[in-house]
Amino acid sequence: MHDTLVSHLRDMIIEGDLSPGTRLHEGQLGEQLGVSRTPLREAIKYLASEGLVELVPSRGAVVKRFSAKDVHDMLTVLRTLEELAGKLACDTATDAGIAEVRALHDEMVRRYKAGERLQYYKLNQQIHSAIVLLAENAPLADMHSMLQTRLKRIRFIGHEGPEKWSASVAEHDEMIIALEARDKARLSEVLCRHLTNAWERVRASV
Amino acid sequence: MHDTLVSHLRDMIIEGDLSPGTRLHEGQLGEQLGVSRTPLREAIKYLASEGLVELVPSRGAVVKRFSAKDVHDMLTVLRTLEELAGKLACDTATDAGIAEVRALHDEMVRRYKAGERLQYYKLNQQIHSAIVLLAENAPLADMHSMLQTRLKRIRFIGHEGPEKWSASVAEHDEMIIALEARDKARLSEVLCRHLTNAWERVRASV
DNA sequence: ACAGAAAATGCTGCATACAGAATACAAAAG
DNA sequence: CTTTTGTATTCTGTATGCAGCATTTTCTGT
Repeated sequence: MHDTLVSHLRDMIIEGDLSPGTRLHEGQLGEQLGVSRTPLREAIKYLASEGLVELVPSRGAVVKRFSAKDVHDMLTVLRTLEELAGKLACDTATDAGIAEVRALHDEMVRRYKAGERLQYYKLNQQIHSAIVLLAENAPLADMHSMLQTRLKRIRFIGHEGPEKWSASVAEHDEMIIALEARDKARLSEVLCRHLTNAWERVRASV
Repeated sequence: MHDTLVSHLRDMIIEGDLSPGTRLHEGQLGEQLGVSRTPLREAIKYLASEGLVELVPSRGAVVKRFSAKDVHDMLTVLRTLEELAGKLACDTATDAGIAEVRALHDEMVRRYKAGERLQYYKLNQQIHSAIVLLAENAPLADMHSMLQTRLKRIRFIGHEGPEKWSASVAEHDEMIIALEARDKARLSEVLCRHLTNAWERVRASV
């Protein structure tokens, strides 16, 4: 149950049901979710350690608010982590693993052409996560997923224009090609560029 | 109180009072620390998100056990993060900030010459943290401190020989010089080498 | 004597109850 | 009219009680 509760709260924060700065009322929120305060408190503490909420002593928890610098800083770290993941993945990944990423990529391109923004967005995230998983480095995956979770909220809000969108797809194309060639240098270079551009794309909305 | 409890448990895990694989008995441990189960449970959940303990459904929490690969993986990520921190710090750090690191470094060398291993070790960690802080990137500092905390337990156990010790000090010397020169490339190169060697140094003890 | 099953013990997980602290509101004084 | 102080309400923080599950031990049957 703990896991489901944590996931539920995470989703509520990411999807904006709990907007930044909102105080997490234990009584009210617990009743709303149909659980007692005890497990709810534990879940909140967990999320606090993940950096999604902030604990204010004797005043409870509030949904953390991110400044533009925070987002930039997160993307900087994310970029570095993904560059590393890319390099490692070129060595450690199995052909089957790479094929799976390719499948995700093709599916994503289909969604892009169909204009299904939400599905595209989710597959996009999945691809990045998948590449990190190919590196077979658990701590790396942990850190990456933490940052990605924190950023999800931002990207959910940030609605990029179509011209930026196509550029992003083009970069993804390069990525998958570099990965299939197991070209470390090229893959990490593309990832670096991709995430540097990602900042430009979301910049306006923060 | 929450913070002090979390810190206390962290220290107990790092210092080996709670060795890997140990089950965290809520009743017993709570009585030992003089607190009730409720705040203790919350602290444990917090530490679970930090990756120090593992939650087993309906069987409580156990202190996480790290394999040699885990340690290697952590050091790989740590290396990447510190390389990034070094590069950023060369740009963002104030002269006063660099001077503080220099002071820590000099103090560390004194402790090294005096053979005070524990103090040396703590200052060593402090220096790495200080450099990361100079980068003024909160998420980066978060990730770094998490990994460093997880590794503390290992390094606490790993007693390196004196010949490796002096090599480490020499690398630190290079580090501080590169930092004072604000030489990005050199600093990140030294940090990379330093942490690659760190793996060799602790390799035997895991 | 050994194996299987059932009961008992001990632990986690959840709910609830109680105490302390902070805040908001109201009333009185300057 | 504004400010300050006192009180009441609400929410956090902690403790305790109860139910469910896992493990271990014991009892019974072969």
